[in-house]
Amino acid sequence: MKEGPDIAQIGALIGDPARANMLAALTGGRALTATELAGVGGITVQTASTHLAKLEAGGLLAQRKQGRHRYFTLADEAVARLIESMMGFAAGRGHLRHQPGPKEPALRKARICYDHLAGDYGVRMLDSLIASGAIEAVGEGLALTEKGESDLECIGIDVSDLRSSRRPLCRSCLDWSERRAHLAGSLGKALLSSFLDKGWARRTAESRSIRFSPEGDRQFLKLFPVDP
Amino acid sequence: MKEGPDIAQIGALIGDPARANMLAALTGGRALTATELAGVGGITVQTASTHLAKLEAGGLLAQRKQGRHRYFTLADEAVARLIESMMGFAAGRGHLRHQPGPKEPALRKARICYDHLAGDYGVRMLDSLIASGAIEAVGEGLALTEKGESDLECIGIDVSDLRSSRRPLCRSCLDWSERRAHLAGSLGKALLSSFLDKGWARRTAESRSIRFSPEGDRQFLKLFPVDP
DNA sequence: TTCATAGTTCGATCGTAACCGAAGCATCGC
DNA sequence: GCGATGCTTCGGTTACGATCGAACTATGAA
Repeated sequence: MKEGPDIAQIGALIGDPARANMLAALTGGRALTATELAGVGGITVQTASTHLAKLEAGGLLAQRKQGRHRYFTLADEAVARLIESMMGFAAGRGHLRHQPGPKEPALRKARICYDHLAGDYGVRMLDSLIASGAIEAVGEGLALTEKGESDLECIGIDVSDLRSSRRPLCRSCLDWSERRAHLAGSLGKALLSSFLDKGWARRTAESRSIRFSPEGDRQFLKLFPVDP
Repeated sequence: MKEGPDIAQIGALIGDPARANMLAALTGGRALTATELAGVGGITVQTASTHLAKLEAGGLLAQRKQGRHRYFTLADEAVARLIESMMGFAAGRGHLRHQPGPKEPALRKARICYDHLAGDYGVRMLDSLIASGAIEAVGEGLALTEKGESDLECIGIDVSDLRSSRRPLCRSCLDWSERRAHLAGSLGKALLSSFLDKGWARRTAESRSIRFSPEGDRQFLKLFPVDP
């Protein structure tokens, strides 16, 4: 008894529905204000404030003051991975929300996961990259091949630039909706950024979902085909 | 709001100290009775019973009746991974227990993580396997090389037998005490089993720690050297 | 300065869940 | 059959924490 680190603390932090909703919303990657987070939690600002203070004290959240606003983000990528992995686990056990709601299908199709693409499109992209030989799946990990490096340079991704960062280039991240892996890491981030830059897709206002334009949709599906 | 799977439920399940202690104890891999779990949780059997019922309803635990005993185990390896990953996260944030206690050093040296070796010795073993070229680290994943396969056959591990199982051969598992990876998967399990079979080490009664005999210690350190 | 907006702190209320004693089943050994 | 052990269910108590109204601080706009 009393062995090891205290998982009860962080479990309790995530265990409150209001806090869980806020954390899930912040998995969208963008910084949100206390008032916005109160909205997603379905509570008043006062209550949200105490929740946010607790989450920050627990090391899950970081805070940035800007004028009279306070922007909250997840403390780092480790928190995002923890949340997504818990989502994957929960989805596997059938711990789903009671009302699927109208936004569900859009979320399942394409959504943002911290800073990269997830959902059906995210899984398709990784599948296609593996099928074309751009990425190799070794064990549980992912590795970019030489072919992949040149392929990506063609569509405007500066791989050598990405390599210079300390962050791993390829990471696989388990998708809660698809129950399959999609591409995370700095490469995953760069790819999503390029889609947004090219105007193929854009982030929606209050949700984690990503909306592809008709043209962007065509380009994406052409660039990442699924073999028959 | 109301997006995705419900992480609050499992967060709340893990969020209670008594339940967290029971789950951590069960990460030791062996099945425990309700009374034993009440002990590790520091609560009476009645209370433990309700906790265990909740954990089982939540899909975290499985139960097996045997005579008048009820043996509880983690539902599957996914639960074990979730718990260990939360431990790693918690350790990284400094969410440590208040009293380190006398058993801490033993736990840090060598302990069981579901069914494989973790702690200092677990990390050393993987490091050594990689240094000798038996295992390759590719991206985040691990892959057994041909050399590794023959090396392992020499010490009595039937790799082809392990391959026939559906479970992945090599997995990397993040260690909460060392903050580095150790070897999981069916190969990790087989290696630990062989140590126990050879009498190099044995599991302790009430703890997750593993005790090496003086002779076993020498053999282990010889078999898995760290290069200078 | 004054007003408005964003956020925190205080105080009090309220619900829920953890907890244990006691009673109730089930299984084993005899 | 009997008592002993392992565990669950019931009932009632208690304590903690989530919640919000109201008051307070800070920044920005006019």
